[in-house]
Amino acid sequence: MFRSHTCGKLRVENINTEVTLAGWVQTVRKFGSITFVDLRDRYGITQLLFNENLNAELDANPLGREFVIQVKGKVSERSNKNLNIPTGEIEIAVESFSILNKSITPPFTIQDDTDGGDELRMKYRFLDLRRNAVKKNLELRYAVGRSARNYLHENEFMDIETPFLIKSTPEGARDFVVPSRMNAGQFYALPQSPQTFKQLLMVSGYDRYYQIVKCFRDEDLRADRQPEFTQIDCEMTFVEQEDIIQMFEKMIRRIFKDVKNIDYNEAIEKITWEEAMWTYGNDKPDIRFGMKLNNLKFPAHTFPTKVDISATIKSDFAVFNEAETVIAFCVQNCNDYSRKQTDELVEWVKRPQIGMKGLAFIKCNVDGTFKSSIDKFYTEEQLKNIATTCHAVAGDLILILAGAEEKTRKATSDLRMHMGTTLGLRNANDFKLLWVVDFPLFEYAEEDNRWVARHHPFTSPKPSDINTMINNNPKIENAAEYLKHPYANIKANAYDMVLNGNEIGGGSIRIYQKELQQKMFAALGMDDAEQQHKFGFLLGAFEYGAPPHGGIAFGFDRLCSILGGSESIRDFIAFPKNNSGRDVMIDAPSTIDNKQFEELQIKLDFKD
RNA sequence: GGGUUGGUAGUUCAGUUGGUUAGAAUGCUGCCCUGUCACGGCAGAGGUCGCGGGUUCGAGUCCCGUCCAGCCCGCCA
Repeated sequence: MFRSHTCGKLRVENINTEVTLAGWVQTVRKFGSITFVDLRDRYGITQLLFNENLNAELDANPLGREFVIQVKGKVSERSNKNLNIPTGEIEIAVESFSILNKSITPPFTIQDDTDGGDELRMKYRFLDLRRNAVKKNLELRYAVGRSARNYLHENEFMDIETPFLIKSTPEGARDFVVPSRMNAGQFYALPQSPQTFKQLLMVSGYDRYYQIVKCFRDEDLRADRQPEFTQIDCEMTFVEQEDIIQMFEKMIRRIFKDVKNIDYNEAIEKITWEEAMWTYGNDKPDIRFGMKLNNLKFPAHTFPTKVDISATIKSDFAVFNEAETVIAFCVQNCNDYSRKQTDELVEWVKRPQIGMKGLAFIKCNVDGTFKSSIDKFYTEEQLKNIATTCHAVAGDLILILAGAEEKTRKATSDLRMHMGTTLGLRNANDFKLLWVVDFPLFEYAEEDNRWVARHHPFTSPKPSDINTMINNNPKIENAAEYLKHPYANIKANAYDMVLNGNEIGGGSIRIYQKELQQKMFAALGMDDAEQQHKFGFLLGAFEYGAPPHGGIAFGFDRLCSILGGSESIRDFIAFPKNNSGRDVMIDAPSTIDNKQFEELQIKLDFKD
């Protein structure tokens, strides 16, 4: 053995023990004839004391940062203690040492507050991983995974592996494809999720399955999106929506307890998709703060159950009159915003990413009067009405956006989040869970004038909507009025779990009858031959006693990053890819040898 | 595909209106130092200002193009 203890282990009770330690040199502090060295490993830092009789040997074998060394010596009490670290009361009086391996000077400091930038840290990720800050994130990730596994194991879930080399089905995200040498001209796809396999496992009778599994999607990246990512993928047989919700609420509460020692005992609110869009402009709202949206004018066909109150804003103001939608929300205690601050908000919504033409505001003065950017179109009485509608009181600021429905709703949602962040209402240590349910089953795809599955094609409609689906022709005769098609109102038996404005999990009760599945594929524009080609195996399996089933998948990386208080999932992945999908450490992707192309019988044909 | 911010010493950054030898901190090297733990002191080395082109007497600075990186929109069932 190279060591008797780790560098985080020794305490005052070990004084006078003879020990052997091994680790990396964090720092060398030389004081004339004595030298201090901080020795680091995964478990901590232990100070080494080299006294004067080792000077000759140190001069002959000088130590540098990140050298790997082994020391033998006696644990002794420090004369000056450092209570900032667990081992700070002791040090090792070194009797002998050996250099196991040298290191060249690292390109950045291996410290909690490193001087290295992101790019360099990624290139030398193996050094970055030595840092405490990164190590803590990977430890948190391990803890989340362990907690989930323990919970699922205790509840009879069985971990079953599914293949990575599967069949491409260009529905949904773009597939990563892998050429097959033995089947020239044919390709595997890497799974976007093990969806069909876990359903087949249900058909096989493995009634509770889970897998913490890699999934692959060839789409553009973000701070919270990687081309390969990990899901906690789960499926259950003989369940309804509420069974899944109960089971996995408990799992999340367990993870909060195990990982963060948080007793998340409060009830987790359920909100319908329509209500979420109406109230927050968003299907994954952050409900840690209010600022609920007030729809002053909206297209009734989008939210048929809501009441139009556009009379509130009746005036000569062309912008509001011509807008499809007018949405306002109230920011508490911000009526003292300066001209500069309101101008900044106007500029913020005019950025290309938001793309609004402007922003109206009403300041509710403490004396009960109003000051507004739309003063000349509205009387004091009307402004007061709008304020009342927005639940604003004296001292508040009302922000109003107007324009096309979808764009305006999204912009208002973005502005609400922006205000939440600006006002410090989005604390990374506050956690608020939410279920969003009753999503539309279909979405309208304008370019093809057809329906696409909002969740995925295996999601079943709400039981009450099954007849609507079966008894109507999915074909859209009048593109302009697609919202009047019966399919537009079919709700999915699906649910998303939202944490602090992030979708951390989503699932559905699946279709398990062959006929309904065929109807679904047909609704998505697949004829019988195409259905058979792409999903014949699934339709076939449904003929042999497929049980009712459903499931859910959690975004493991994202869940970890939120629990760790970070916006970026890269911090929680040992070897992540950069914005362009590159691994800058191993320099992948890369070209391959001509021999490999020949074996695969593939020729490149670059466009320009 | 689009928007936006950045690229200067090993590293993190500053660099004014276009004008002398491009700076600081940290790291590195050497010397000094017996209680440090962000040790301290002194000295030193270290630069293709991302790359290419242009404007100019003169470009790190202005213009055009391009590459790389970060964030966002589109996209992501």
